Order: sequence, then structure tokens, then C-alpha cells
Amino acid sequence: MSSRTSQTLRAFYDAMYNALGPQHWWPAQTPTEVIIGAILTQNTAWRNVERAIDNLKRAKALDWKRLHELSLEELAELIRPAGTFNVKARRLKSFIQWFHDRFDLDLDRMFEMSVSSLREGLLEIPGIGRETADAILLYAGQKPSFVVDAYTARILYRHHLIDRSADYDEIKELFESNLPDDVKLFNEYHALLVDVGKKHCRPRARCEGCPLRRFEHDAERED
DNA sequence: GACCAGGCACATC
DNA sequence: GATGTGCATGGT
Repeated sequence: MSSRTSQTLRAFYDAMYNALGPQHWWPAQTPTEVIIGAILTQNTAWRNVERAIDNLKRAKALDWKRLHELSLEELAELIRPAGTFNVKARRLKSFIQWFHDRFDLDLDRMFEMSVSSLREGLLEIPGIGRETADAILLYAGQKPSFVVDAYTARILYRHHLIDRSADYDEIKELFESNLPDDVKLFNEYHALLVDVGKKHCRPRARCEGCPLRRFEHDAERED
């Protein structure tokens, strides 16, 4: 745990955290909101997810039993502002059905499972991919499951910590095997990478002001 | 009007 | 197994 990679990953974290501070991702929200948000935010700006969640709140549908009762069409209409609403209504429904059948809509029961078997279970649900599964585990279940996304891959690639062919699980493993199993750390780390990625590590690089600028990198490297 | 956003499934090669 | 495409709203 004191390899060069571990030290680098820790140094990245410290640099980002010192520059940007805590990100407060899903701070005061209930696990229910987090799970729904994790599905709704797929390829979608967070602002639009909030609108959809507000609709659910106003319809008093932010509740697993009510969600289970809603028709696919009613659900789709409520989450419309989040975009791709027909797809996401199906995905929410497939999660709810699974959650109902396996855990009787009881979050505590679901999160009693081991991280690895719960992750496997979530990945069997159509509409829950690796990033969404990890976001549910980490941000709703407070489990130490590192969340990887496109920004994470691009930042690590440009800093020569991974090669172009690295896939999701490989990148996830890089973090998990080189950092302590710390939920708070994983939570902030992913959120910080997203912020840095958005501001500084888009396809057209703008490294000015980037907290990771002082580390060796190649800003022109496209993925 | 193009491009993007806290992805995923499915088709095709 | 790699690559391309549809899904769809709202902000810049």
C-alpha cells in the first residue's frame, strides 16, 4: 500500500481536495433518492435529475411501494425532465421489481449483503451497469466500492497511469488495490475527479488552474 | 444549432 | 471484443 501508484493516487487526491474541498455528493439525501438519482443521471446533467426527483416528491412517489404501484407510463411522465425517460422508466421498474422480489423493498436487507454479491446482483438488472451499480453501493449503501467514469479514465490515461485499453474493472481495481478501504475517501475521490474532469480534462484540454497540472501528464492525449 | 451531461443495451462486424 | 447507435431533456 506504499507503492509508487499508491503514493501517486494519494497525491492526486490531496491536490484535488486541497484545491476544491469536499464535494458534498449526495450529502443529505436518503438512500432511496440516491438509488433513483443514480439511474436517472445516466448520461444526464444533474440539474435535470433534480427536476425529475422533485416531480416524484410532489407526486409523493419517492417511496418504493408507491413506485412499485405506478404504471410504466405514469413513471415515465414524472421523470420526463431527466431525458431518455422511457428508457429510464423501464430501468427503474426493472430495479424495483428485482428489489421487491429479492428484498421485499427493504433497503436494510439489501445492504446486508456482501459488497461483491450485491454488486453481482445489481449487474444482473437490465439498466444497471457497472458505474450505476458502484454509485448505488458507495453513495446509497456506504460501501467501499470505487466509482469509475469517463473522466476518471481520461485523467488517468493522460497521466500515464493506465493505457488506452484499460477497461472499467481494471481502473476500479487500480484504485481499490492502491487505496485504503475508506468510504469517505472513495466518495470524495470520485466526485473530485468528476469536477476536475469537467473543468480541465475535456477532449480539448484546458490545464490552466487544474489541481493536477504539476503532475506529469500529456494534455493532448485523446482517448 | 451544435455539443454536452455523474451510461447502458443492443446490433453488427 | 471492439466499435457504433438510439435514447431525449435542458443548459451553454
